[in-house]
Amino acid sequence: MNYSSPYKAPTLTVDAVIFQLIGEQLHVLLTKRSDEPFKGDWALPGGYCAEGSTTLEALAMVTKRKVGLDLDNDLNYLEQLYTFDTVARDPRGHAVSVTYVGCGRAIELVQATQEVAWHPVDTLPNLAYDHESIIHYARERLAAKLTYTNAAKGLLEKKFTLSQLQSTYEAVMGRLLDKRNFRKKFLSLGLIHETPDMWREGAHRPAKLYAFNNDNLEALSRSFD
Amino acid sequence: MNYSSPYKAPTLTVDAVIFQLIGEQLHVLLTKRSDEPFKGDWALPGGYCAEGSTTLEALAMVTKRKVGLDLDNDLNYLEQLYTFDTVARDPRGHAVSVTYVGCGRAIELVQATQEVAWHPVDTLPNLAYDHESIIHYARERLAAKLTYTNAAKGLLEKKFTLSQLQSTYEAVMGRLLDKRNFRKKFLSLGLIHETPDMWREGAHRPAKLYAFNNDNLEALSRSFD
DNA sequence: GCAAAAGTGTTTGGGATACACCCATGC
DNA sequence: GCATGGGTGTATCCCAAACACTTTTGC
Repeated sequence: MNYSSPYKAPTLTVDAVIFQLIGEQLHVLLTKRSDEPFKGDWALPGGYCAEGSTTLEALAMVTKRKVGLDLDNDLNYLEQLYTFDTVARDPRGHAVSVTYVGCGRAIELVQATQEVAWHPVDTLPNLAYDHESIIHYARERLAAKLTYTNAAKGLLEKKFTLSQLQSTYEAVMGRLLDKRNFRKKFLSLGLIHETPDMWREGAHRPAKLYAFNNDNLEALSRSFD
Repeated sequence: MNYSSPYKAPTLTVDAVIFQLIGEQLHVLLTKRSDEPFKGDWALPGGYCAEGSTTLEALAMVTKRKVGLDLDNDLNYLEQLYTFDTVARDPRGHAVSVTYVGCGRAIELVQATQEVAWHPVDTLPNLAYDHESIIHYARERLAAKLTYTNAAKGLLEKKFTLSQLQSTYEAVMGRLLDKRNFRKKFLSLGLIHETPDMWREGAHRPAKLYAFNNDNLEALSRSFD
């Protein structure tokens, strides 16, 4: 160790990529920066992590205060994504950001102190810092998770139709899936079960409602459609 | 942001889980701690990351000095693993560690300033901090990588026999594989090609030597034996 | 009756699995 | 000639992929 010069740590920050579905499109939660740098640009919700707080604790505090998001109650899934640490990513000085990816459904943001909005991930505005690449990375991670876990429950209501489930997969993966194969495959996995309830809406046949068997994140072996 | 109280960042550290094969066993590089805390225990090579260095740059400096490992030249593969940040993991105070996992072959450590040794991952000594769980996590990551990338080249010589390749997979995954299926599968993937050379050793038939087609990390779609 | 989404089966090809014997060499 | 590890083929099963029509409802 280098005992000779006084040690100074980089600034430690946390940022969250929070996804939810609006309609059939995947959206990500952004806030508008009210200060320099990148004043007026959209950015991921995030902030500082001070000594004594874990990154997750810091993130919970910061999202609560700034964007009115309650990590524990509003999200169905949250995990650490990656740590971004290039020296130049923040023009004010070296800041290392530990990022998280999570998702929820019908999230209501209360008492945000910053301007916030949900943006479709396929048409993002100009973003501050390296946040655009962080979002792309997060979306890839989520898409990968869908293929080998029951993470889709994080984006859906408790009960859902198979069509809604399929369109969730399509929204995250960004491509269309075959209806018959999807249903056959998913039912054979044994992750979900029928409920007695039906979904009635519009001038067409009602749909059976299903629910996930397990509330926790469950890992399978591999592969999807 | 909280402008009112002076911000103090946690200490930022970096740690590396470096694997290589010795014989047919997977080994991990450890150093013996010469100071408190955990004096006398084995630990992952690591150290501080100061403002102005990326975690990777800091790791390169620290491994070079302490254990004589040259990240750029001694390793065939290195990637960020996870960031560990529980407040209690270091008894001296809050230290957040960005960890990396990598591997190489026949690594020669030169001019280490600390006591270093390669330990079989299946029989680890008592480890400092949370390093035992970090190693387990790293091994799982590496095993996963083997199933969908050509990461095995990181652990092998440039030229290798199919038996050596198979025993590499077995060492990392911790289970035995079927010889005929393994060879059939691997050759059909098109990741490797025959060389004109043969491996001669001992009182038995010589083996063809193969090499990977691509020097870079290459991702496949899925699944393995 | 018509528009709109729900629901349903079969065929085909390829990869995963399981399994046992001959080959080339050094001594 | 024997011990040692290298090298090879086939049968089976399951899963992925491709593909189109009938059912139920509201209006």
